[in-house]
Amino acid sequence: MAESGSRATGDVLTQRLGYLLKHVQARLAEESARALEPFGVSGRELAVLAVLGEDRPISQLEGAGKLGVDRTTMVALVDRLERDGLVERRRSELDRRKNVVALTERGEDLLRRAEDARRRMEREFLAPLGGAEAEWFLRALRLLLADDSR
Amino acid sequence: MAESGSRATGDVLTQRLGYLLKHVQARLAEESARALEPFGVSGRELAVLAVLGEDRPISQLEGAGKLGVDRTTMVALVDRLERDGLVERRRSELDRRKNVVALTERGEDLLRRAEDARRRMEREFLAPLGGAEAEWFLRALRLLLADDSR
DNA sequence: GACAGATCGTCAGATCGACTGACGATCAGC
DNA sequence: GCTGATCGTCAGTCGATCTGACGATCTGTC
Repeated sequence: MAESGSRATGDVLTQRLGYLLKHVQARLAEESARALEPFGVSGRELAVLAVLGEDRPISQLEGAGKLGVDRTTMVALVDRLERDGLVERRRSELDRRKNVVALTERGEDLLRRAEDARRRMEREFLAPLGGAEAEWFLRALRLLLADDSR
Repeated sequence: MAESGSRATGDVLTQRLGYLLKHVQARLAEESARALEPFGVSGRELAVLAVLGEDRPISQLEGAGKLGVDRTTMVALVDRLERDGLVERRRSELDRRKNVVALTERGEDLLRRAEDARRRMEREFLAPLGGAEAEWFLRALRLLLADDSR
């Protein structure tokens, strides 16, 4: 791979926010895949588990809203997790249009263990920045996401 | 879109580097699309133009290497730009396996104007961070991309 | 109560980006 | 002049996303 060359001459690119974000994200995705591989879930799926594992049980649509994915995407995501016995769908008693999705015991367990691995991976990923700066970096990202003028 | 709800309860998510990067990138992509829409090129395509517009003419594969895209992806990218008369392929005289891709005058012109728009858009996008911090943010991204331990 | 309009989950289909594997043309080393 | 590698191309695949439609269900209004 001509990666070294890429960095040597790529000034035009490493000035670009789009390029940087995309490739940093791609690299993180690789690390994430490696770190989560023993658990048999992707980063996306782990995020779904994390959202569903919060305090109260929520519907598919609510989960989709939090995750920022389409409701049709959520169907496939929950399908996959249910097939692996990590979550359970049941019809809501209050509103029978809704599927309430809850973690199974296996799901809870996997969530805990995989989250540890993810946290370790992220810490290592941000290590080049140094501790305080890593925290700052996360805050900056949160800021960019929150304060969109729309 | 239930974005506000997403932020209110999404603590589990806004702690996640993967979630943050993905969604910040998505938001930037939207802004980028809007900013470049008058020019008829996508952010990807503008990046290709920028790489090809550097000092010396380069081959498709070399360009692909810099951009970090597959060589088969590069074919389609250059196809599109050539169809619009922004670049020209010609066989290299030194190595006739290679396509040397160069900007046309139209391509040069569009590159200049669209790059201005992109720079403005990025500055505005990073505005919530404040000037010095925005610069710091870019440096952090570059660092994460450069210092991968591999 | 019954009906109209909205909401939720589901599915089929389209799109888009990226990759794999193959191919012909060309180059480089022996 | 051969053999093996490289470059560009194309076809096919895969994953993630969205659109549009549908049935089931809820809510508000008369």
